[in-house]
Amino acid sequence: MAKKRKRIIFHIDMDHFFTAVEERERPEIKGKPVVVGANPKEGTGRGVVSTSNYEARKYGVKSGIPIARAWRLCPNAVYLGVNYSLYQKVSAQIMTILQGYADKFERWGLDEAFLDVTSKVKDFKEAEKLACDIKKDVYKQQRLTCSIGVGPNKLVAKIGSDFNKPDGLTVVQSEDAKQFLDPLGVRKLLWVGRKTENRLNTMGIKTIGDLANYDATVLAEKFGVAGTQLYLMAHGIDDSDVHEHWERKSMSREITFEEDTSDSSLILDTIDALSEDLHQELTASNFLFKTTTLKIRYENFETHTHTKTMSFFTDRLKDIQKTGKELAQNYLHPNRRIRLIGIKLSNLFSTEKQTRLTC
DNA sequence: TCTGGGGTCCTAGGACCC
DNA sequence: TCTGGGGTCCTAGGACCC
Repeated sequence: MAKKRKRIIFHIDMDHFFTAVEERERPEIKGKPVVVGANPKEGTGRGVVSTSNYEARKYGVKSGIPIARAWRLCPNAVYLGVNYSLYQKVSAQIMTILQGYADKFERWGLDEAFLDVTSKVKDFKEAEKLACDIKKDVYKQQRLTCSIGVGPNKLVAKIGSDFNKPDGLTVVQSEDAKQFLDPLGVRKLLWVGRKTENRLNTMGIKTIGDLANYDATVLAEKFGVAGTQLYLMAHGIDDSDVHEHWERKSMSREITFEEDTSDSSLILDTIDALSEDLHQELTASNFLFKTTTLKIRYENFETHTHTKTMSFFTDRLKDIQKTGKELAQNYLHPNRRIRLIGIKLSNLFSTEKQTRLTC
């Protein structure tokens, strides 16, 4: 049997994408701290920072922090709402450029992508040259910079793209992967968030090197399947493929009220509105659904979901609205104020695909 | 630190079927 | 009606990603 060629994978991450696009569209804000996210309302706004540029990051304004806090940290920044459709349009153009360079291509959100370029280059030297070409091409066509990680798998490539930002390029060959990963914090690993990081830290595991030296059996015992995965990742092992085809599993809409409310007619009207929005997307993308999930978040952030699966597939608006309101009944209390309400449709069935199959 | 909105995947218990 | 084991589907909650 022919030996399988070692893969060469790129991870491409657009630099502070939302604010970068805004800066490109509005030259007058270039060089100023820019924050894209919820309306700060002079420090009383709800919601969080979606993206901030590097000038704003100097003040501690980074993704995910409450917008009110961002305002306190940097009141002089340019605050902009999230212009999602613009970013989607630019994203699509960028993805088209990137796709042209790859054997296999996988989009990751609006501003990241994995490329399998194994057949396009003969070694890491050529891969580095190709990555440079891609960066130049993206900048030439879009006036936007990106950071690229080149590695033997998705894991190393992803960590690589984050290693030197913005406008960076990091190449890590298999034989150097261990040395590259060992000193990094465990949080850099994919799927290690705040909770897992804390658990690992209390076990005395701070760096990826610590994790690699830990007893694999104990990790499996404590974290189940994820523990084995953690151990393999710490050793730079990741056999996962660059997935070309992505199938949508759910679609959802949710909204945080400007003010917490126990007004049931407002809540039910909101369910109607969210349903209409969902219904539009559902029919536009030719899906039927079977399962509806209602999400409620009370003012104290306590969050509940309630699900109902129907015995048939449907795309009727009234099915979404009726089920949504039915599921909400248990949560409507005159003395409990609600912060957020959301609806999710899952168990999707694509009628488009079905048509193709029967042709 | 008073915490958005759009997703995916995993776990664990229970129902139900053979 | 004491009652095994495997498989699948459903539900609620949670961790994580961008």
